[in-house]
Amino acid sequence: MPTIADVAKAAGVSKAAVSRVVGGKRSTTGVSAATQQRILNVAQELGYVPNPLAVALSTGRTYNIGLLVASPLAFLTHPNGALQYGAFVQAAGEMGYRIAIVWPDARRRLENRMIDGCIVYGVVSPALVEKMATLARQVPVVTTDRIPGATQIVVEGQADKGFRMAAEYLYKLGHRDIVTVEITTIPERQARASFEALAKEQGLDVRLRTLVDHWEARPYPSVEEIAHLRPLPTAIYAFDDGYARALIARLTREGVRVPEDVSVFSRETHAKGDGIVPGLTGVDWHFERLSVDFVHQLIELIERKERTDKVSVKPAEIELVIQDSCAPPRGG
Amino acid sequence: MPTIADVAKAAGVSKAAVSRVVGGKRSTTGVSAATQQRILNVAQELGYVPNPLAVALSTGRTYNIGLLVASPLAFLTHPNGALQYGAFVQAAGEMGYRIAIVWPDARRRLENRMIDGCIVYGVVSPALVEKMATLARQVPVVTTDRIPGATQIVVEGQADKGFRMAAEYLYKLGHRDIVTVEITTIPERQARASFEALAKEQGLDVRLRTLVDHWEARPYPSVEEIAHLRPLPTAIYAFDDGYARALIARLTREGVRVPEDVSVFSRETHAKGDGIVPGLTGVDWHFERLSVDFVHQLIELIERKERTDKVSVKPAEIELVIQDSCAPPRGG
DNA sequence: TTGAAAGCGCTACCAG
DNA sequence: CTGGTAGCGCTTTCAA
Repeated sequence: MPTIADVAKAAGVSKAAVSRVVGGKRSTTGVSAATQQRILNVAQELGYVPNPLAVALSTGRTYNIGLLVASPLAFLTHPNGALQYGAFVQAAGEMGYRIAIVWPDARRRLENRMIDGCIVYGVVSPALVEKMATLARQVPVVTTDRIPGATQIVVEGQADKGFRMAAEYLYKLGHRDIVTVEITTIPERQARASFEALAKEQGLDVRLRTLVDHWEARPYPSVEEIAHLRPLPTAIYAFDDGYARALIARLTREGVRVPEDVSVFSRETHAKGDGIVPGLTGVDWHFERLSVDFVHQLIELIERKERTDKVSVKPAEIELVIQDSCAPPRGG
Repeated sequence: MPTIADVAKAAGVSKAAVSRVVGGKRSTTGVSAATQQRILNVAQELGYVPNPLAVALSTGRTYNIGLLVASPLAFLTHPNGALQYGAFVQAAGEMGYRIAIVWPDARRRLENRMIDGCIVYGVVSPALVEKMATLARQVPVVTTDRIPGATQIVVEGQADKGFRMAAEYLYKLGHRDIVTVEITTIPERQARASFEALAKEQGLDVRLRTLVDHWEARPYPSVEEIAHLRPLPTAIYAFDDGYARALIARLTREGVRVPEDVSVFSRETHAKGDGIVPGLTGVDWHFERLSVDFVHQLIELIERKERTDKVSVKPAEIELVIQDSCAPPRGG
């Protein structure tokens, strides 16, 4: 493992000169072309590679970024999460950064200076929020949630567009008795609000029922609840593909067919082309395109050494994916 | 950001003393209880946290380990891969290590000293093998594949146990006309060999046809091929759940029912309890338990500063998961 | 354009 | 048991 000193000696120059040339930084300022070439040759010959740790210690930059999610395992094994993560890794990789999941152990000390910044994805526990707030005092932290001192990423434009697409579609098919299964109890973030608003706008008389469940809660308690609902709604708005599948399977066991007897709509689908029957009708928000923005924003913050309260990113195009799981209601 | 010097000054001791106490290492050797307490208090008060970069530069250890896979995106978005990765992350996290996917760009320099070791999972390109061979000269590298200088992890016992379980099960149901879809062209690693061997042992007259496809090749060319096979086999041995699902969907469109008309067996299932119908019958190899071993072995190598050509790990218990996708052949 | 030298923050060796 | 100090490998003034 040759060090900078070895190269310097072999090239007959000082460590400073070598540092200026090999750093791969801005413009190799102030080194004559001749020396530069000589140094490069020697470095090449010796197989010299700068020690990133020393560089990091000296510059304060590591090119590592952290990713914090509440439950890494649930996140990664969930199809949406995996897709998301893949997008994070790729975006970071292409910008010359590595990305590492930081293990969400509120007790363990977070190794701050090992990362240049951190992405907090999704909602995490209060203990972790506090921890990240501490971290945010040292390095940039971006999040969609709210963390004191961190940069909040807000997606421009109306967040409920995808909800309205769903409502519009189901209403157009003729559904007037719908169960929405939500993943949050915050009214503004629920689809139900959009369903209600649209019904009012269109002067429709719609019966809405709402259940709340969690995306990582397989098996889902509310699936069982729905199986016992009488009368069944004519359509169910499920919060993701996994839930939709589980629900369809459960209903099938009950002798209820999808979409003949009841339609199932996926709030957040990635199922297009996965080949499973029935194909799910739903909305693809293309969140994975947003993750790229997350990474870019964070890196921007890191490289400009700035801090902002908020940055906004343009939403990805939201897409209505029409497959087989929805149909007009029976006798509708 | 207080440093060790600040703590030392505030506590009226030397940096050495502080280092001995806060390092969290072995036995805090050679510091009187009194000083120790005093130092701890001061450190606490000042909110001192050791700079991991400095520690790393000084000790040569980073507590980062790398994970290399041929195609991170395909890996992570594949259910099996995600599960695997989750297991890696968890195992590493619990041992106090972070794990980061290293971006498989053969051109870019691998930042060696940023990681204490590396896991190479699955088969990677020759260019990457060479790169990892170089890396292996500096830090431990473990792999199931063959990389010069790296430690090969071999799973004890017969690797074909899972294949034989499948063959046994399908033969017992009465299937004698089977298509195996393989993911490799290496005969010893194909299920077909085990199917043949078992047929011979049991004196059965079995018709075997074999197709080869790739796990990341969605949509799968061979699915289409099977859809046009005439006569259809009575059972199909699919190489994973995703393939099995895609196949079932395609057959359904053809009017072929599973398992009534044809049985589908999943070589590597994780589908137990995912709720999708039909439930897949197959073998769960519990590879995710093996990843834990990978991580442990690597960390062992790192911490003992050893190098070995090979280590062997005990296989996880292979499990036959019987659900709905297999039945006796029609009129069998 | 070049080099000497002072750090970056920590560990570990060696005296005392 | 304790403190001084020499590195770890690199970057970055500051002079020359």
